[in-house]
Amino acid sequence: MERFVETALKKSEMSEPPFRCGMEAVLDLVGGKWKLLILYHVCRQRLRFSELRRLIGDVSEKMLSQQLKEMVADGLLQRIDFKTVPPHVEYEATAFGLALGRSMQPVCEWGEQHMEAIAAIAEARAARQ
Amino acid sequence: MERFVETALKKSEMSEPPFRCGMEAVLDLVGGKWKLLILYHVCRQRLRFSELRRLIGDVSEKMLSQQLKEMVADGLLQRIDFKTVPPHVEYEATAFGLALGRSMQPVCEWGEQHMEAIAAIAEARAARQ
DNA sequence: GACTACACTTACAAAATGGTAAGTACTAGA
DNA sequence: TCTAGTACTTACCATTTTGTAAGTGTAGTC
Repeated sequence: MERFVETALKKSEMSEPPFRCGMEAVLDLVGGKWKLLILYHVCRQRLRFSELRRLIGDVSEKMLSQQLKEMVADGLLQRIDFKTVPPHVEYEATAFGLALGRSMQPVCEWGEQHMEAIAAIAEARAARQ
Repeated sequence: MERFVETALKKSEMSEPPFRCGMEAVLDLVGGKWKLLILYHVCRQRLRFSELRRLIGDVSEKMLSQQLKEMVADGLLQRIDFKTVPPHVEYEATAFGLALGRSMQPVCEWGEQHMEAIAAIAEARAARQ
């Protein structure tokens, strides 16, 4: 098949059904390594940049800043700038982000309930490699 | 600080609290690009390798095989080999995997309900870059 | 006067992730 | 005989993601 035909096919595929199921759509929005975690924390309370950084623990400032920027642009979070010096900024979930966060509630609970098992699985996985 | 002190500190940090919240634990388990999608499909019905590949659409065989192997080893899925030639293999969710999958139900539903909005957001994001 | 904290940004490097194409061993169907 | 399909694996390379370290400007604290 020629290249331009392939391209056209791909385009028509993209413009009609962007996602095959709800999960794909959600993953597009919060599929990164940190976004779900950020959303989780911000849904519980408004947070400053440095508070978020401490809560998550091992994100670099670069990553946090990058992901926050995207999440604000995507309408999941709101950035509240107090315009002071030194700077004071808070992040809050929008209604949209909050709804997603709430739908994650059962997942979080499952994770908490099985935390020990998951820790054991993670150890076994590490030992495998 | 000397290196061996750092190492010891890291180890003690690791052995006590592996995860700070349920979400971190879940992400450890299904944090890859495809695992949630695989879990979603397999929770709905037993699936053969090629069926899964067709359902997801743009995974390569390599990735699918890799992720399936990990998910089986992690106890999320069960691999059922019919030991025929040509090969016939099916994947089924374990009770553990099924429970996680079920906790994802609200997330999927939210994704389906907001699919159009998310598609628009994705377009806007692409246009930004 | 040095230090810390705030919320970032930038350049560069490393690591993880992903894709492509080929190959395996065998069979059923055209 | 040729092709397609089954469920993968492997080697190689490209891309994407992530981390590290340093820097920015200001102000309050020791």
